[in-house]
Amino acid sequence: MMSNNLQFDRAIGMPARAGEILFLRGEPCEHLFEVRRGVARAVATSYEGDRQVLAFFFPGDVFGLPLADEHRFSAEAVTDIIHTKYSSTGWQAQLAQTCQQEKSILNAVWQEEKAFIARGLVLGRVTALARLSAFLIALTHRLPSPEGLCALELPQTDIASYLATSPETVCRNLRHLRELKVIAMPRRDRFAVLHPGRLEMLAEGIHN
Amino acid sequence: MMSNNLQFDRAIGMPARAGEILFLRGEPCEHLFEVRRGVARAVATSYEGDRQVLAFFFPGDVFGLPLADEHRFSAEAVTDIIHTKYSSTGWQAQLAQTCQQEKSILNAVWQEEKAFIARGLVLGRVTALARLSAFLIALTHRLPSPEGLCALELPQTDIASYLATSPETVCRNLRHLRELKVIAMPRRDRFAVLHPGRLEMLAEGIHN
DNA sequence: CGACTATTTGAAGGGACTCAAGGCGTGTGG
DNA sequence: CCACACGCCTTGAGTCCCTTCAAATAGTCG
Repeated sequence: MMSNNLQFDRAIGMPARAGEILFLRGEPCEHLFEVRRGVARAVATSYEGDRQVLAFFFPGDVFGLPLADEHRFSAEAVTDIIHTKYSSTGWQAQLAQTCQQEKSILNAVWQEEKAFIARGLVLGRVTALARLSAFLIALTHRLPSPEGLCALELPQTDIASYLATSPETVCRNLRHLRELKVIAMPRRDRFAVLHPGRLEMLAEGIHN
Repeated sequence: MMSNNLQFDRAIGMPARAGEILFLRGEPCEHLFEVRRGVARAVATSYEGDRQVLAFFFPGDVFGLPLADEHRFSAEAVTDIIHTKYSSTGWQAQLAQTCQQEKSILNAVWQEEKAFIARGLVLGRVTALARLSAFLIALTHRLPSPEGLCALELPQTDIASYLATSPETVCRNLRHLRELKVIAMPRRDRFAVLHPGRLEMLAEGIHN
């Protein structure tokens, strides 16, 4: 389920360090990327230098699809990552051959689009607590949670940038969720959802 | 430039009344839609009934692409519209034949994805005034503006739902922009940008 | 160990949501 | 033609959340 069956299984995993730039907005679409390990982010930067994190990409996610000639957002490694680069021309050739029988290619396109739709849905919530709750729920649906513990290997500054809020508010609301016993964070980079139903209600803006 | 060259030029324009549902989330992707006249919207509804407008589609826009088996959002007419329906199977067949030579199909995919990215970028702004300003700028870039007058045929409730704010705030900020002489609204459903540079600064959160 | 970054906490101020009510426009029926 | 109803836009007042600024602490890397 994590795999997208792009039939590039022999491709080599390449490492990148945390913070490393994978591609910049405006560069030609020559490769598409699949995350093997770690987390990557799509970033948009305004002329004034304000940064927004548009999406996070986790293991199995494919991004940088050559839908246009140029990449429309920049991509960077959040953590140290292992990723795979595929030639866009090869991708297009395969697209032509298999898109009728196989749904996997269209699925890759859909997965990328879904990531951006998801951010809009999260940002549409009224309060920062609702946005954070919705984000944590999305994480639990996307990431494996061995023993109920989900990885949160994202700097709070990135989470804040993704949720269109300030790092202070992210920190305060995480503490608030811990105090409500809705989540637990045994370590800084791990969290467990203790009360899923309550978390969903908070995501809907219902304070109970 | 408005046209996407999908080679369905003989397709018939069909009318729909304002508010009419074009398709619902979860329905199978059997058709894709092109707006000929008027405005359509992509809508997501939560279980509690909260509605979010995810995107607006203007003449020339194609949406409802069969990236997955089911539509992932609902679509409705905002105004009375003229639209065209294309068979998804035909779309996929054409995709297989032409995606290597022609970029138009991938472009249609990109245009839809761009609409969702755009909403995220707008919602990432800090204040409601910045979000509204960014939205108006996007409208001027997307819509024709004969004599500098751009159509604003959207109910303020829809604009509010798109910008994740309240109708009252939309109204107040429109008035604020008029008082600043940054925009003019000779009619309720028309606006002209009097001071583009100032509007862009407001969109960036710079109050001058 | 020291420099740097990320996280945490506090205080103050402002913006936006909510509730409420009034005005405007349109369409319908008497 | 007018009265009325309905929906949408507009405006006001109060409350609360969040941003911002500031500072202290914790964590990380050399």
